[in-house]
This record gives sequence, C-alpha cells and structure tokens, in this order.
Amino acid sequence: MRQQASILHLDLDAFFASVEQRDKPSLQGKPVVVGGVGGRGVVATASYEARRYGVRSAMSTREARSRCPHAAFLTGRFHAYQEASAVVMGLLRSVSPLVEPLSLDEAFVDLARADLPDLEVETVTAYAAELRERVAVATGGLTASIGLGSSKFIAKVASDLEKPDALVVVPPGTERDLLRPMSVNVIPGVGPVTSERLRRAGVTTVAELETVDLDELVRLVGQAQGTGLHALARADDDRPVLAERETKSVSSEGTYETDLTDRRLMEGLLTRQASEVAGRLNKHGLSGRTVSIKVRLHDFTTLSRSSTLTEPTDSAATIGRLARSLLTDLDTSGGVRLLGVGVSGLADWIQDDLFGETAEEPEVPELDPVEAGVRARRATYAPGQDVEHDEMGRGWVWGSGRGVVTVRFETAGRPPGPVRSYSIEDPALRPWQPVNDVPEAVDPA
DNA sequence: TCTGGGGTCCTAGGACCC
DNA sequence: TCTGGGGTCCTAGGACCC
Repeated sequence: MRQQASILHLDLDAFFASVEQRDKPSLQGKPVVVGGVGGRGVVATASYEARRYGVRSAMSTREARSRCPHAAFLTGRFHAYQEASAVVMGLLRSVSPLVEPLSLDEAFVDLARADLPDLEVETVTAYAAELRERVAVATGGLTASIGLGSSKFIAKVASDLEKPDALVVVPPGTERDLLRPMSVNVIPGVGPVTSERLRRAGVTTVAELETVDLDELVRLVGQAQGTGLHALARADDDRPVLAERETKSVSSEGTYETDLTDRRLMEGLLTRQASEVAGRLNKHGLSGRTVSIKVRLHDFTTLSRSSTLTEPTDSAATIGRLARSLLTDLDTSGGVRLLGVGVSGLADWIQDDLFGETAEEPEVPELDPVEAGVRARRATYAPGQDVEHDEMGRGWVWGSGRGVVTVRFETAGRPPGPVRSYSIEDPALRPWQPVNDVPEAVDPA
C-alpha cells in the first residue's frame, strides 16, 4: 500500500447500454438491455433506467423481459464497444504509460507515472475530475466513474462507491475505516460460495474478517484465497499496475437454443469453433499445446476434457480433430446445451515464423512438379483430412508428400494414436467423408 | 425451457523423475 | 522388503470476474 492515492480505477458506466444510447438518440433516457436475446440469453449490461426495474447483469433475459417488458433488448455491437474502449484506453495511456485494462470498460492507471507536480489528494483529485471530462468529450458523452486510492483494491472499491458518473478519493490512512463496515463481498474474489463459507463461520463484514487469523482463513477457503483475504481485510495490497498481460488461453463456445443430441452435429460445431479459435490464435501470432473442450449437459453439469500436444499448434484442422476426438469420451445421450473449444499453454509464434514452417506437423517435402499424377493424389490427402484404412480404422493425415502419406490413427478416441506411413497408392487407404461442412443451422424440431 | 461468453486463477490427484 | 521426500507436468473441476 502506498502513501499516496496514486492508483486510479476507471469504470465506464453501464458501458454497452450507454454506447447504444449514445448512438441511438431514441434510446436515451429509456431502459436498454444488452445481451443474449434468445431463449437462453442473459443480460450483459442494463442501462440505469432498466436497473430501476431490477434488471441486472447475468440475469436471464427471460427474467429481464418480465421485469421490464418495455425495455429495448439488443444483442450488442461489439465493434462499437471495442472502438469506444480503444478511445478511452488511448486517452488513459496518454496520461500514464502504466495502464492496465481489466476489460473493455475498466482499467487501472498508475498516476505515480503520470506527469503530475505531486501526488497530494488535492492534485490527483483535480486531475481525475479533468480526466472524467476528457473521457466524456472523447467518447461523445460516455460517463465514467473513477476511484482513487493507495492500492488497486481501494481504487476499485472507491470507483464503485457512488456510481454512476462519480469521482471518489480515499485519502491515505483512512482505508481500513472505510472497509470495516462493508460486506466481505467488496473484496475481489469473494463470490457467492466464499461468502457463504464465511457467513457460516460467523463472518459477514470486513471488520469481522479482520479478527479471523490466517490459519483459520486458510482452513476455511484454501491457501491462496486465505492468504489473500487475510491481507485485503487489512487493506494490505501491494499489487503493481501491470501494463502488459500475456494471453493465457483462447476459446470459443456456444449455448444452443435446443439441447443437442446428434453427435455428427456436435462434431461439426466443434469443428467450426476450432476454426474460430485457430483464426484468433493466428491473428495474434499465438499457438498452443493444450486443446480443451467444454461440454455442458442438459442438467447444467459441465465437463471438460483436454489433451496436450508435444508441439504448439494454431492449425484449425489439428485443433478440430483433437476436439472431436475428446468428445468421443463423453456420454452426451441426455442432450448438450453448450459446446466449447479452447487452446491454452500458449507460446509465441515467432519461433516458427523465423523458419517459415509450423512446428507441430512434420515437414511436407515439395512434390516433384513433373509427377502430375502424384500431385493430384496428394491433393486427395491434405494434412488434417480424415481418412480410413482397412486394418487401422479411422485416422487423419499428419503429413504427405513424395507419394507417401503419414496417418495418425485415433485409438478408442484417445488423441495420440499410432502414426503410420502408407504409399499414396495404397488401396487400403481411402479419404473419409469429412465432417467439416456442417449445415449452418439445423433445427432438430 | 432458470442460468452467456471470454477469460483468470486455484486445487487436488496421479504420473514421473531425482 | 519397505518406505521417504520434493518438483514438475498434466488433467478435471470449480470459483470468480466483467
């Protein structure tokens, strides 16, 4: 914890809804709900007008509709939100090089690295007030709430205190007095489960939390969270503002209006999600070794399966195949409401880029251009393609070239099956009907 | 027809190695 | 024959955040 209130937390008010109201004057002053509009949608953001009717983030859209039927329900225009966010983050970065975005609408700014004469309360307060006005001007009228404090924790608590359109400064030295009467829920990382565990131990406020010793807290909520709570209850927080955070995983998932039961359809959807993930990995110059799938069953139980490759990949075919093979493990007969694909264990792509080859697949030698016939056959066996073999069953092409195709076979649904080489002329090897092309929308009803 | 989508971090158990 | 730790990697699940 610092001696000055030099950490600033900025939070754009009802961000998605505010952007919609800004861009569509007819929505100004009216309840607006942005989120999923389908039968299984939830609210991402509700305007303050909608909040008056009890509409909240994460509430099902169904319930939001019943609470506020006359609200405008919008699916969201993420491009517009990203644009507005970029304007704000750019503005913040012009203030200090140390800006840590937490999401599109939230960021920490380290004012100790800003160009300020000093970090006295009066100085930072005036500066933050001006910053709020600059945000409004730069974004065409979006309002932000700002908190200033001696740590991330305090700055964040402060920005939340008088939302919306507010500026709150917690003078250094007053942090613990501010926190003591508050619910333990103000502490980041305390959600419904932790809150309930603490309540059962007789702890509901920060003041009460302060009296629980470290060993007891660790026993209650585990090592990491226990030590974290012990410190934060005392406003003890030295976490630095970090401008750069590495991406750890990339994923794509979807919840479907009707539970899925058709395995082929599920495989097709996983394939599509794998392409989406691969595209984003590619765009950001990333690749990863661990491919995961997520499956939420009809009763909301959520399963995950993952498999780690020896080399990182960003190939849609590899990710898709692994994803499909991970699904074979699972009993989905009761119906599936959500499917997802993710890649983690990310590495920079640069290494591969230097050598112009991807690392996860063996190098495919160039074909002799004279061998027109072989070339034609090679096209039949593109890496990533599904094939079948009379003895080995189903597999997929790992590499091909010079009249040879290497095939990795999936055994009992487990990904790292045996790799075999075959002559491209081997009659026992045939292209397998690919599952990559699945109808855009299949209505089981 | 309760319960999104994109993430982060933690825990616990097992394999494996020294 | 029996019995040790510690460290790392992997997998599955779960809490939490916006």
